[in-house]
Amino acid sequence: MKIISWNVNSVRARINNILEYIKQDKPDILLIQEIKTQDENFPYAEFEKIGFSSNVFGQKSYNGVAIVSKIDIKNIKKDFIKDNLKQSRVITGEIKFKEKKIELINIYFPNGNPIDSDKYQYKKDWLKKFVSSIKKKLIKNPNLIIAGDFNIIPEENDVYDFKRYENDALGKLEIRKKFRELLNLGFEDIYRFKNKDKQEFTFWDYFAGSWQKNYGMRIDHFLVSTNLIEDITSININKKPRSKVKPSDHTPIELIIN
DNA sequence: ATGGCTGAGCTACTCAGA
Repeated sequence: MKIISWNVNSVRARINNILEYIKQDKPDILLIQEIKTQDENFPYAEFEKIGFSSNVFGQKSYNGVAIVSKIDIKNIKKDFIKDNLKQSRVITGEIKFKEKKIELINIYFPNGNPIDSDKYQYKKDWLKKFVSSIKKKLIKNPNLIIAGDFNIIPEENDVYDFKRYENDALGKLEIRKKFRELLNLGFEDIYRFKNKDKQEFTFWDYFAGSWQKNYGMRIDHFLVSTNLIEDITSININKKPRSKVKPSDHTPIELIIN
């Protein structure tokens, strides 16, 4: 089974790219972020036509997450944390896998820039709440997969020039510590688990030729709870969609679980 | 390089992204 995570930067602007990606790379479940639309304007029909049903937690203009899947997803929830600003950033659902019940937690963490603004405080509050919700969830279910756009550069090697991000909301130590705290609850950053020193990115800015120069960063992640590690076959960052015409600034990461 | 480029909402321009 192939589960992918992708910040699509508007599902409506990206629909053709997404359909093309599905046709080519055949994911079973898509965890998408930044859909930038309300539920009623989500392109349900386009996905239905190719056999995918959608569970959507939308928002006008900004944010928004969805689970688009060929497989039946049970127990969809949109209240994983209490968001002070009522932004749509987490959608969860359950799948049956062997004898395990896996909970998929699809997330779009706040960006947090600039760091001297209330946006940064919102990110910190948000992360704190998220970590504490995961801690509780893990007691009830040891089979968790957290995937999405974390807006966190885990380590210095995860960005083309760390110096430029050490005082940024994506790279500040206190934010990276929060990421480690999450891992320490009992997760592996599965890309890093499978690739010890390799440098690959999941995001490249639109401007200044960042893609062409490979000025990128790794901020989209799959965190897999300890109990599921042995079931993970592979993790892959698929750069193809970022090279297309009218791309998202993020590219998909693909998890295979068998 | 606190910019430049893209998308939404709207229809000129701001907000947000990372």
